[in-house]
Parts: sequence; structure tokens; C-alpha cells
Amino acid sequence: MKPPDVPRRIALVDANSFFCSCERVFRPDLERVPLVVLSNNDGCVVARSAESKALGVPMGKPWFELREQAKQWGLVGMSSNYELYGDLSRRFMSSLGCFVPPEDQEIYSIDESFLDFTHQPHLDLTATGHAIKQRVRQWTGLPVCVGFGASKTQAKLANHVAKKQPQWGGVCDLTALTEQERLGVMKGIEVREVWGVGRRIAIQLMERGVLTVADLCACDPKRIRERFNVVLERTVRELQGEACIDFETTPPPKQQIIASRSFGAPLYTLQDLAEPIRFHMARAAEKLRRQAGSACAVGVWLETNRFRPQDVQHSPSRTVTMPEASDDSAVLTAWAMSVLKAIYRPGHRYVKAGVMLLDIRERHVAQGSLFDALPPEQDLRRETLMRVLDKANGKWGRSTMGIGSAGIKGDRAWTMQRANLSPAYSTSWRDLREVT
DNA sequence: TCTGGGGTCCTAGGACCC
DNA sequence: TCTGGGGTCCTAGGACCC
Repeated sequence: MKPPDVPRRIALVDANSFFCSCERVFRPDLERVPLVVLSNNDGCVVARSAESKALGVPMGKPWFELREQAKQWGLVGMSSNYELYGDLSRRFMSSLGCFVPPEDQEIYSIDESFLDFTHQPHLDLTATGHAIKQRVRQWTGLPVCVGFGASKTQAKLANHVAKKQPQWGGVCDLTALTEQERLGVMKGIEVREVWGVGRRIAIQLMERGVLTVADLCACDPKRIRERFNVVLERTVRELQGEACIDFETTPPPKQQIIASRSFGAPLYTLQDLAEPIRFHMARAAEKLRRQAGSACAVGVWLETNRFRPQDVQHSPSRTVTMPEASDDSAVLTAWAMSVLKAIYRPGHRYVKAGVMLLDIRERHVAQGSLFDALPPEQDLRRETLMRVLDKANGKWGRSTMGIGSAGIKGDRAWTMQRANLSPAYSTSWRDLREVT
């Protein structure tokens, strides 16, 4: 443990336009082309390259509203390819592992990682930042920016500066600045850019005359707690250089697991809806077993299309608590089916469905019910079955094996539209690039 | 015709108990 | 007819994040 008066030196490394950059790694011809990556079903824009941002393409814009413009602009819209992004993310994260020991790296999201350099006090952070940039580029092909600060919130802010202000060359170290210089930087940034300040809070702050990051940093944390909440108080303290948000080296197990998707085409009947629900539950149960968890409650929901005023809207949802915790796909699916039957109403045009696993415990800790359903040897057989299931699906792809008719790979009316999907360059032998 | 998916934390308010 | 005060647990909803 370090004494509390040692200032922290925290880095945030963040890939630029991550999904777009991933597409470009294997498609250099897309370099300098305005590019966007679309959500599932090619629904709306979830990532934009610098060129498409310059064209004014907003985040979240539905692709069908852009398609005509796109032709004129030469804007390319790729379907999202999460296998590819996930794989490049793993490579990105492991190349960062060269700079700090494992206990000083926190993988924060698919394209961001915090690194703690507090235990390397003699390192020149700006030089380290450039080394990180170079190594990640060389090892993965991804462009990144690096920000350093005395807290996670400062590191986030520094990263924002490194990205938006070219004079920093992609690396910004706020810890190397004097108090005055730091405030100067903060004065130039709007308060809504701060990590933890969302749309709602930003409006309320601006109404009170807190317009820039420097304004927020100058606030009294106690007053902020009175007028807003403890979360914003923590943000202010972090901006002032007090590290309040802990480092999380190993991700905590999930408290809830969700699996949901919009359908490729609307569904109407109970029979049709059963298929995606089984499919989603298979994915959710797999995630549950991967973290050695056991769920006590199961939730299911359906949605009609809220953008169609001519439709009668019906978006039911329900959660049931099971008599005993389970990680068994068959058991969880059976419960999901009974919930589905209970909430389904005929005559609606459903466009999306999802399942939830809630009240998750560690598996061996989970309480059995008073009257255990299965004798121990049968329990063991179930476990073996689930292990085989996960292994087969891991090896040959999702839904190679499933419970009942979770849908066999191939023709399903409800599966995603992905018109412009890139190959699985790095995770499938079939799609491996050839160099001739 | 076509509008994403998956999480966390905090708070307020109701139910219930002593 | 009067109807205290404090505590816990749970849930729904809001706000935020990527």
C-alpha cells in the first residue's frame, strides 16, 4: 500500500474511433475514406471516422436516413463485426501489458484501459505515452491517444485533450503542468465533456453558471453534494486531483446478464417468438456459467416498434423468482418460456425481445431449495452436459448445439441483417488474409 | 421497409417490523 | 378516538457509462 499523500499517476489509453479503426486494419483502402460502423441490423451509426465526423454525421443516426447522402459523399457504412473488434481489443490490451504489471492495468471497456504508473515514479510520462502509442500501432495497427492525470477523471480529461487538440501530438500529461496551466486547459473545455457529467446534469450545471471544466473544478464538493448527489461530488474531487474512484484490476462478476436483439423482420406469433427467446437464453446462460454464477430470477421482455405511431404499442416485461438458483440452460429456458407465454398478447407486431438473468450468486454458494429437485448423481450429469454444450459452441460457433429449437444456424426470419459485414480476418482460418 | 445492446450506481418511496 | 419513531429490505426509475 502506498501512503495516501503520494500523488497518483494514472493513464487512460483510448483507441481512436475504435470500430472504424478495426475495419481499417485489414482494409487500408478505407483509410481517409469517410467511414461509419452500424449497430446490429444495420440500424444506426455507432462509430464514426474523423472524416465522417467532419461531414457532420451524427452519432446514432439511422442508416436508412443516410443512405442517399452516403452515395453522394462516398460515405461507407460497415455492419458491425464484434468478433473482429473483440479479438483486436484483446491484442490491444495485451500490448499495454508491457508497460505495467497486471495489477496496475484495468480494462475499462472494449477500447479503453487505465494504467497506474504510481509505482513507477521516475518514469517520464510523456515519453511513455509516445512509446505506448507507437507500440500499439506497431503491434495491432490501431491508433490510440494517451492521457495522464492524478485521478481517473483527470486521465479521462487528459485523453480528451490529447484527442481534440492536435498540438499535443496524441499524448497529454496533466500531472506535468502547474496548477495554473492545468486550469488554463480546463477553461477551454465545456463542462459536458467531463466523465460522469451527462446531458441532464450538464444542463443543470450550466443554468447555475458552471460552463467549463475549470468552473466545475472550482466548486465546493460539499455544496455539490447538497445540490446534486454524491456521484457528482466525487467527480469534482477527482478533477481537483483526489483519486476517489478505485482501480479494478479484475472485473467483478456481473450482477445481471442481459441478452437481447432486434429482429431482422417483425414477429407475430408465440411460436415464432419462442425461438429468439431460447436463443437469447442460451447465450445468457453461457455467460452465466463462464463466470461460475447461478441465477435466482429470470426476466423476459418484448417490444413493438415505438417509431411507428400507427401500431398499437405493447412492450410487456416480467420477472420471476425461481424456487432454486440455476445455471442450467434447460431449466432457465423452461422458465423463460413460461414467462413468455404469460406476457405474450396476439395481434402485435413485435420487433425485439430479450431475456435477463438476475440475482446472480456464486454457483457453489447458491442456496438449493428445501426439496432438491435432482439427486446428486443426476446433478453431476447435468453439469457435464452443460460443459459439453459450452465447449462445442465455443469451438464450432454459437448454436452448434442447443436446447430444443433455439434455432439451428442458418435460416431464421428473426436473425440480423448485416449487409456489409467484413470477414472474420483474425478469428477464422477461412477468412485469413493472404499475402502474395 | 429500415431506428443498438449491455451494464452500474444511487435515490425515493412503500412494505413491513418492533 | 387518539395514532410514534426508527429501522431494514425491496423495487422502480433516473442518471450515467461504453
